[in-house]
Amino acid sequence: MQSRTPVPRVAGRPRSTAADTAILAATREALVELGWSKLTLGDVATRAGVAKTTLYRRWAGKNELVVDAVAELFDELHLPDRGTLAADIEGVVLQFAAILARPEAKSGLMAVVAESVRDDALRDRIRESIVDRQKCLVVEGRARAQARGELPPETDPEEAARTADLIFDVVAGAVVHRTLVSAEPADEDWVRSFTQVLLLGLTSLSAAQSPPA
Amino acid sequence: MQSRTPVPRVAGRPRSTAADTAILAATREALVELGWSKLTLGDVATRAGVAKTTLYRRWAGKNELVVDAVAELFDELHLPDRGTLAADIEGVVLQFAAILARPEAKSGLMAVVAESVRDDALRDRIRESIVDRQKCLVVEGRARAQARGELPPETDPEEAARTADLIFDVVAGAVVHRTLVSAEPADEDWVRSFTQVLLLGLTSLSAAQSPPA
DNA sequence: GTGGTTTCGCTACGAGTCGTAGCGTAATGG
DNA sequence: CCATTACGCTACGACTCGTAGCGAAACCAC
Repeated sequence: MQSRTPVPRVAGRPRSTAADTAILAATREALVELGWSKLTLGDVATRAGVAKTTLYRRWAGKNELVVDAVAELFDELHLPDRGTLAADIEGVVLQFAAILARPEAKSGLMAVVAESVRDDALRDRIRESIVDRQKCLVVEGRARAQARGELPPETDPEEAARTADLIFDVVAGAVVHRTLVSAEPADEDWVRSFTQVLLLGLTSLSAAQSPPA
Repeated sequence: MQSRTPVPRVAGRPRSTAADTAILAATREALVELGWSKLTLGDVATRAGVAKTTLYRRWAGKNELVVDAVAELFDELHLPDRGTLAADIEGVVLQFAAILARPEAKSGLMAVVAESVRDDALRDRIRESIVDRQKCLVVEGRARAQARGELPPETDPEEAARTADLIFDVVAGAVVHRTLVSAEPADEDWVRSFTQVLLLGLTSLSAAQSPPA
């Protein structure tokens, strides 16, 4: 937790930040045109206008590179404040769906998730740079709804964490499955229906767990 | 739609069915040991005790082979009749979770789904041999619940189809996301919580759509 | 300036995989 | 017996991988 880049830490030629952005952009471009399996690091290097060795100095391989390239797509994900929990959920789910609709996200995200099954370090990298940021939105949205009085406050913090995990898996999983497996758009109508089911389930669950005295 | 294998359609040596089963089993074994990316067709051929050319005569490539190998895992998926909709859902979701917990399913399934983003024929193959069979369980389970009176009968068949698709994406997506992305087991506790939320959402939705006169 | 350090672009390399072709042999049906 | 198809085996060119070596460039401390 020290100031970021107080001085380029050590002597020597600094790494070109322009090369970083060019490489990540070239990676997304190659994902769109070629898809995951036909994407080669040599091709990405050519597109980015850098040498292949430069690429290998910064990333261990295809997996890590694509994770970073895809993670940038999720930077635009923010929790809107539309006044009601239902509207907030619809808004953030639509944002998530819009990102997943992009071909570079479709091609890259599931591929690295599949790879992460046998690579713990990769899984941690995905979790840190992509998943955890999404999960924060769930927690934040619930806190906001509780402040509004739409949801009862949590009693057991452990139970609260489990519920947040459950919601996150349901939301992210449903959108991903709709987009990639069913291969149909998660448009406004779908998101509205989905939000309705989820919200009714959650409120009914809260009512069942803490019945009115 | 003609009888299957009335007689080996044409003259010549028939294909060895033993080779088929050996190859698919070897593919799953290689998926467990090596994962998707390091699985090579030459290695699978060696494990199965067949020549590499035999493999290429039957499958166009790695994608198609793995789809068939993984599809067999879902043969054991059946809808139990436990008396209530909640119990039925819990049962089938637990079965689905058990299959997804196997390393060959984790390694293979998401990888071919990722590939199917850029390969329409592969997507159709996945849908036909894996996805559609699962979706049938949703429709069947709902029909059974309606027969029991747990769910109101459908009025609009188009709306019914949309709802079935939604349920399917929610169920399959949530289990997949829990298993692969969150990397935590979809055990009985989790399935029970998930089923509760889903079921409360669905029944509340039905009540809202067709309010009691 | 000068020296030390790190990055960069470039070329080249062995290793491994891919998908196919060719050949002789085995198993079926007419 | 003969035509036809599948099989095992070997070999092959094409491609990608990840690394090593080189000289030049960019930065810092002195």
